[in-house]
Amino acid sequence: MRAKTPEPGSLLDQLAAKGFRLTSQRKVLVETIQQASKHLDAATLLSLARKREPLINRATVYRTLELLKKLQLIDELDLMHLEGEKHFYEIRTDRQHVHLACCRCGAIAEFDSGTFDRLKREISEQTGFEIQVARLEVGGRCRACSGAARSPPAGR
Amino acid sequence: MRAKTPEPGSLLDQLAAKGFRLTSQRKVLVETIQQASKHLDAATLLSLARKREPLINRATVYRTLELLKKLQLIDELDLMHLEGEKHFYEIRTDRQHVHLACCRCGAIAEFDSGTFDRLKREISEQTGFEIQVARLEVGGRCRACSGAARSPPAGR
DNA sequence: GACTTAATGCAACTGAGTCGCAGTAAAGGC
DNA sequence: GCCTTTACTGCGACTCAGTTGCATTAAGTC
Repeated sequence: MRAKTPEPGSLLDQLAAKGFRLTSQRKVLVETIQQASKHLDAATLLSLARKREPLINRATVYRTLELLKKLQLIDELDLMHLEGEKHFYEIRTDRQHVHLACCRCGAIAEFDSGTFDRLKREISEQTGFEIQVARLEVGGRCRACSGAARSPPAGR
Repeated sequence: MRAKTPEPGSLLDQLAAKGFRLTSQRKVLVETIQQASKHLDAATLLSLARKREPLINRATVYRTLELLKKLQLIDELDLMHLEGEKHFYEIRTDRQHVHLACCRCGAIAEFDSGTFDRLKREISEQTGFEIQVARLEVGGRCRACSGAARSPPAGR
């Protein structure tokens, strides 16, 4: 069984189609992002990727993220800077969603809404702005933490 | 003429009402933010503030911004990281707005829409999330740059 | 298999933001 | 107006995410 040709339409396939080399590092990084159960920051991505490709370098991670971002294959998130200034990444899907960051427990929820799409359409139509990325992040308290009003907090 | 008591309802007044000291540094910083014609980052705020209070320190700027942010008197923006990782600040107003960042010319436009408010209400109602800050940032091309398709770019 | 050059590893660097501590000056009481 | 308390500031060293220049390596092509 040969694993040379990536799945048609996959991120790796799209990279190859645009003439970028499919290095072992890029494969590992892309697959790690795809398999992640939550949003990864650069440092976490690096350490996860190193489990498969131990010699992979930090600079390569940043350069790969930069590339995927430029090609709009991934989205960069701040998640309201709840844990420092690092950025988080997720595979871009058709439907963009809102990120809800609870500043008490640190939970990140996602919210998908037609109103968000409508708002984006409204922006383009009314201002002539050609939208490439739209990032809506909300900070506050999730339902659980909102109920548990003044108990000891967990996040910063 | 005495300038001791700040305008009722002003940022300085709100600080004083909450028991925070009105130091000369805080006054200068708050006034500088209020008088700014555009969004300021910490370094720019510092250099502007130094024109009036030459010995003001960088740490004080960060601590003051932190305080104003915590009290929800200002909002922190990323402006899509068009010029590095720094943050920008603006006085919080009743009506929150969308920031449109042109990745070609670097222009920042603001967009005010009832749909944004509706979306926020929808989020709270459907998820039980108690919203404290909502930041919607859009990256792409402003009308002018969108028209001038492939001319030499200005920003990064 | 050899060639070309895109991509990587390395290591030093940048720049925003933080922190502990000693000194200073607001606010309140007299 | 002066004194006291302590919140706040300045300082300087530090942290940590992200960047860069350059020598080396390996993906894609012939």
